[in-house]
Amino acid sequence: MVERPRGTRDFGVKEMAERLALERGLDSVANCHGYNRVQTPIFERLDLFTAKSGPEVVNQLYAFKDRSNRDLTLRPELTAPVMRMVADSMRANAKPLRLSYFGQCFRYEESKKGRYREFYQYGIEHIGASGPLVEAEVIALAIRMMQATGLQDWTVRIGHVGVLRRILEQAGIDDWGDSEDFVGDAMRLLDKGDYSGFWDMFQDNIAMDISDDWMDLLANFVGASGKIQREGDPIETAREMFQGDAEWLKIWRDILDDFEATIRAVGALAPTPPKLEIDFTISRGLDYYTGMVFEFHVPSLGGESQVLGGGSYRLMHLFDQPDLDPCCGFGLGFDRVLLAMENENVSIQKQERGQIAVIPLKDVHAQVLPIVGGLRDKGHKVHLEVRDRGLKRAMRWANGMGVDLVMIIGERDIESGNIEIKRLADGFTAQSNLDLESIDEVISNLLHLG
RNA sequence: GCUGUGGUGGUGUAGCGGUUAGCACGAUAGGUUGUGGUCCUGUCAGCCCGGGUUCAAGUCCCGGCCACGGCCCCA
Repeated sequence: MVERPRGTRDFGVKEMAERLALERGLDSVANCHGYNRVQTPIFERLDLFTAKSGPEVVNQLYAFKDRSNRDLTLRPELTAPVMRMVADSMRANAKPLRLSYFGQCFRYEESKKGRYREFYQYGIEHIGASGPLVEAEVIALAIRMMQATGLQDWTVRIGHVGVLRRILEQAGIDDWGDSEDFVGDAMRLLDKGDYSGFWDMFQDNIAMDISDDWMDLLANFVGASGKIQREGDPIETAREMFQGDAEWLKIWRDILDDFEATIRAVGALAPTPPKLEIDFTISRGLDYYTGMVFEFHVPSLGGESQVLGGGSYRLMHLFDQPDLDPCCGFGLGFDRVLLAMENENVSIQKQERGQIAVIPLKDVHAQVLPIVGGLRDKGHKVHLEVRDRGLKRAMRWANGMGVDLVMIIGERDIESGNIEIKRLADGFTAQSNLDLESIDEVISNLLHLG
């Protein structure tokens, strides 16, 4: 027996039905917001991802060389490929572009529940426009998608890396050294919620001329960010927090005004999520985010609770299209959403059309097969008994398949031109002429009146 | 990368040094020839892999693989 590679999964019929239903559900929400699906290759040139995320990502990639010694890799994410495609072949399209995508991605890392080496991501990108309305549209779409899953227990956290970065830079953190990325370190620590690590960083560098005033402001700011018990409106708190020269203050207030406008517009565009936090310590650990960032969490998932994340970013400049920056988008962890739906026992299965089993007795295929084909043409779900076995067995099979109706056709029926169609749920049997139209009508009646 | 737990037919499980490795569900064939779900009978099918200890190993030990969990990480 050959085993499945580690971190991969098979999806059986039942599981696939759930997955398809979710995919379609998400598609339908995306469509309502003006988004359309695109698809990119499952492998790409390696440098697409090293350009985006740095050379060290190779360690987590399924990278390989092809026969011409080209460096390729299975895609670890979908944003960069979509950006690449836009720069490649969608330059003439009217902007902004609203694109959605779905597919598997690959990362070479330890697999566990909610974290696989082959995983599925659904995402959207809004390209070629920016501002509070764009961001609000994107967040609103994310909220509606989560709502469409039927999940009850989830949290939206919205932050702004521009705000965070500006505060840290104003505090003079970037003056501490030239080789080290103190701002980045500080952001990561805050993002992790490692406040003691954050403050240790200050203690260690106390000689670096950070004024007591700034220390107090930072303490205040972190406190206002939602992770620590806070009072009042975090945006308002941030707005009034700093004094400074007029020019800097204006920029600061403009950013916060825009951010506030985004939040307001989200409230107008989308239903209120179960829980919403404004939190300026979110940084998502990615360098290319430049403005608003957000994450959706499902607490019941435990350690791997983030199911959706995104924000405003600059990547198009990597493809010589800087005028399209910043863009805004998010990725949704398809597998994790499914896990959460399983946990909460919700489902977006739409009602299946009734299924019909057709059981030919003896050799009547010449007469039966055209009817089977005809019924399928009309959209019925038809299971044909392909084995030559006794009627009793065939009935058991039909029952086991879970079909709604059974149609038995033998020589007797061919001769009389009259057949019986039985509804398994209650045993009710209806007569029909042996012609497609008549059968179609009887079947429809039986299914609807069931 | 570190660490914890576990792996018995397709599924769920019992057995914890010597058993024909038990049970249930399942699949399949019958219970006499054109009507299912119940019932009865037969059949199919299992100790994750490799070493070691022992007269004897699903059962104990070591390694690997896989799964699940806790840290780390998560472009």
